[in-house]
Amino acid sequence: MLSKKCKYAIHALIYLAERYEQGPVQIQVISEKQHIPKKFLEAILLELRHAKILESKKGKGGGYFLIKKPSEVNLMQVMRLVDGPIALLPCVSLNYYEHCDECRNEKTCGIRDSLIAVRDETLRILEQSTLAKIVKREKQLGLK
Amino acid sequence: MLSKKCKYAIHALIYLAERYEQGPVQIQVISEKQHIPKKFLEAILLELRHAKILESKKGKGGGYFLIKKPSEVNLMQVMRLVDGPIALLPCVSLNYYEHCDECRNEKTCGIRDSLIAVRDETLRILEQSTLAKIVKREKQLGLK
DNA sequence: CGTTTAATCTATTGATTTAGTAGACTTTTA
DNA sequence: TAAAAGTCTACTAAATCAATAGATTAAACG
Repeated sequence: MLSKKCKYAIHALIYLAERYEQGPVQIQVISEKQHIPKKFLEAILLELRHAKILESKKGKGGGYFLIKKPSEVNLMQVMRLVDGPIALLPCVSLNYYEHCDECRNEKTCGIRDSLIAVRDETLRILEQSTLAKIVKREKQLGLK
Repeated sequence: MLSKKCKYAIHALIYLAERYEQGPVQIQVISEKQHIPKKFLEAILLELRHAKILESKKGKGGGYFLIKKPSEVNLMQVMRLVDGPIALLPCVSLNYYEHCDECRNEKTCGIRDSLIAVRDETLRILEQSTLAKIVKREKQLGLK
């Protein structure tokens, strides 16, 4: 399951994607609108800034804003950044690979194949899920 | 990521699937062969017994054994049993559904669609991954 | 230049979950 | 009736998660 932190990150990013190229939005505002504890959100936005997804401006009129296009930010990136590996086992992770104590020899471990398949399908879907698509979808759903 | 408990459960089940219909296997033996802490394994096997996947026999010559066919036990069942929900959000979980604070209205939440797709693909693959297939695969891999 | 605004950094805390352990108890078999 | 093996209750240490507090820095504005 996604951590709360990751859910907060995604919702904050969607909020900022809806306001793409409309100037900075204060942490305070995102916090209130999306019901995210302000101090917690600060840390999350900072992380997204370090990952070059967001940029910030200090002082009056300051706040956070997207520096990547909404079509260039997807859930795969965000989840990896905030929660770490997407794979179900460290030994099938692409970005966070670790040798796995349990399966003695990786070559003959019968469960890896399945979990590699799960990983690939998951990544495929999450990579396609860009902020642009999500915002578009929300607008469509909201109109009904 | 899967918990250690879940990995232990899967490896213990594979071990028992390889010895299907060959009589009970002692906890001690599984523990040693699969490098799983004995006391921890006890609790895991008990859970699998309560779920009617395993049965046990006490006293001399006792131990644990599969009561379902290896072709009828799959990773979806085991992961759900041991680790709970497979979905990435409670509000897209089939077996552990919970209302989600973050997405104010589920109807218009733009990330649910993607996560439902991830869930469905994941379940499809895990459901196909039966103990029988895993054991077969390990034998094939081991021969090379 | 100084005040206000808003992000940044450092540190700490409480709750929950994970992983594992200890030891007494029960059942079965020989 | 003794040994073997699973069962049950309770506890604990460590890690992770979620959140908070407070001091600091940078920008804007008059």
